[in-house]
Amino acid sequence: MKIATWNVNSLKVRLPHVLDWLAEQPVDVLCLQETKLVDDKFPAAALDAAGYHVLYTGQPTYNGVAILTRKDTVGPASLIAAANPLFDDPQKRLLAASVAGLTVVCAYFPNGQEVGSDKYAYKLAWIDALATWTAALRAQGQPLVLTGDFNIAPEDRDVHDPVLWAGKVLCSVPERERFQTLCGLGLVDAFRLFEQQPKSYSWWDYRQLGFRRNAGLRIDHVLVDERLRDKVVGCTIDKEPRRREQPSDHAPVIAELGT
DNA sequence: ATGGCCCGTAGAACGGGA
Repeated sequence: MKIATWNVNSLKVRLPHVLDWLAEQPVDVLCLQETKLVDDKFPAAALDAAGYHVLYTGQPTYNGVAILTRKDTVGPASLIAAANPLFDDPQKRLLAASVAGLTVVCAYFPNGQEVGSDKYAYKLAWIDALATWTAALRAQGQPLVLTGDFNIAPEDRDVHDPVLWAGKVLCSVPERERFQTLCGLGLVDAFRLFEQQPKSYSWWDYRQLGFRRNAGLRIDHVLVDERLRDKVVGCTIDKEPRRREQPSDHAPVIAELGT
């Protein structure tokens, strides 16, 4: 079973990329972030035709998340919640669903803009509430997978230029501590269960030829319940969609669970 | 020294992203 996450930076623009990618990489679960679509504009019919059930929650212009599940393998996901019940938030950044005996949480963490800003404070509070909620969901019994765009590079090896980024948003100590707090709930970073190429990233700035220079960050993650640790057989970042014309600035991350 | 791209909402620039 393959579970993937991908910040598409507008599903309206990137729908052809998603459909092409799913045709080549028919993952069982695909969590999307930054769909930037209100619910009545969500391309459910096109994804249905591609063989996927969909759950989604969106708003105009910003944010928006979705969980796609493959019809002929895992079947429809069962919605748990389209928001964190412990955090009053007008921004559509979370979906939790039950899929094939797993609790899957699709998360679009706030960016935080700049350390010390109001948006940074919101980011930290949002993550704290997510941690509390995730612990409660996990305590309900099913193994849990927390995946999405975390907007946190957990370690310096996840950063193309750690000196440049030191202490900056996405890399600051409070953010990294919170990433570890999430792991401390009983989750493991699937990517780091395996030997990986150095300088592996999941996001590259559109500017300054970021992708060409591999000037990136690893900020998209799949955290897998430690009770499933022995079942995780791989975790990879697929850079191929980032090479396309008019790409998202993020690449999909895929974790594979064996039986 | 600064911003350099992309997207959505506009219907011109601007907020937001990371």
